[in-house]
Amino acid sequence: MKKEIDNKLNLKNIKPTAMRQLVLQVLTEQKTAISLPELEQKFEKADKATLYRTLKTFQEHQLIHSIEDGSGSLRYALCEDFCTCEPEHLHVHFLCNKCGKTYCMKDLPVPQPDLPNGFEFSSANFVVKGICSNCKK
Amino acid sequence: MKKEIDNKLNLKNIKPTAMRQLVLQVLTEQKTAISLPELEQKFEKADKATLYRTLKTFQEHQLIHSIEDGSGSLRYALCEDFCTCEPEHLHVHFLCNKCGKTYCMKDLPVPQPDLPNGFEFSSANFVVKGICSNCKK
DNA sequence: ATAGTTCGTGCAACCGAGTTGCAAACTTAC
DNA sequence: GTAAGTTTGCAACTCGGTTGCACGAACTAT
Repeated sequence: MKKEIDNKLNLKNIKPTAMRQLVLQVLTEQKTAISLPELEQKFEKADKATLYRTLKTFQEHQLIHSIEDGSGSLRYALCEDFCTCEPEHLHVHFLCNKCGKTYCMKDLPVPQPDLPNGFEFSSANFVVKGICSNCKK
Repeated sequence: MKKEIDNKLNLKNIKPTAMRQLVLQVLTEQKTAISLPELEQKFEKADKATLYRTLKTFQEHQLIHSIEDGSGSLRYALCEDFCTCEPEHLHVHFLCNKCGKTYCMKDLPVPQPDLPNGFEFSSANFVVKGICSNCKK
């Protein structure tokens, strides 16, 4: 729904351009996190730099979050509607060794480990690797 | 001590060449994990490819482990003497946002989260980011 | 010791992800 | 409509990682 897309953009104070609508559309349809190169392939005819800057804008406005899953490229996924990307909202990600997809485990919060004295927590990246339920079958 | 270096290599079934001794020496002196580009700089005159392959060899023989800390390059650190890099031996890593160093939190095991049905755990990468005790002072 | 094989090293080249500069196209405010 | 600001597209570049190839050292069997 085009309305919803624009809504989301407005909600996060992002000017809705054609490009941004398209990218957000794709992101919304994705069940797993997507990388810049993967996003590039979704459009037969879009510029890498533009997509790159679009993702950057989205991230700055906390519409999406990025995941370092060690696959060689950053992956991006939609944030929950009212996510502010605070440490408390961090969740675990899962990278399937077989299909290579990265899942957001939205129900699995990242535990905050007891750091040694003097170490200050500000954020975390927790990626679990293994076989996803889809590949397991 | 040259003896100890050779010992470690032998223990892991790695033929001790001059190059490997030097690299292991550097790795042993490091208190924090080191990346390939950083390692390159430690030697005024060594080939990237050779260092790359040396690290690869070390990793295959479980002398070192690699950490995806999201700094843009993989970092490497020595394993504990009898580490076999099993999930149970995984520990948390800490990336300082200020000095950029990556610490092995050897005493902080990576928790194994309750994955949804059908997802199979095989390994994990848990990087905490913040300010290290050294930069905090 | 010699010839043949394997293994390690160094150089060059390449790949792919990410990033930047710049100019053209488009928006917005006046 | 014009000026100022924003977004886009293209090209170029950086940098980490990786590979092919050839030379040389080390190891093996005769």
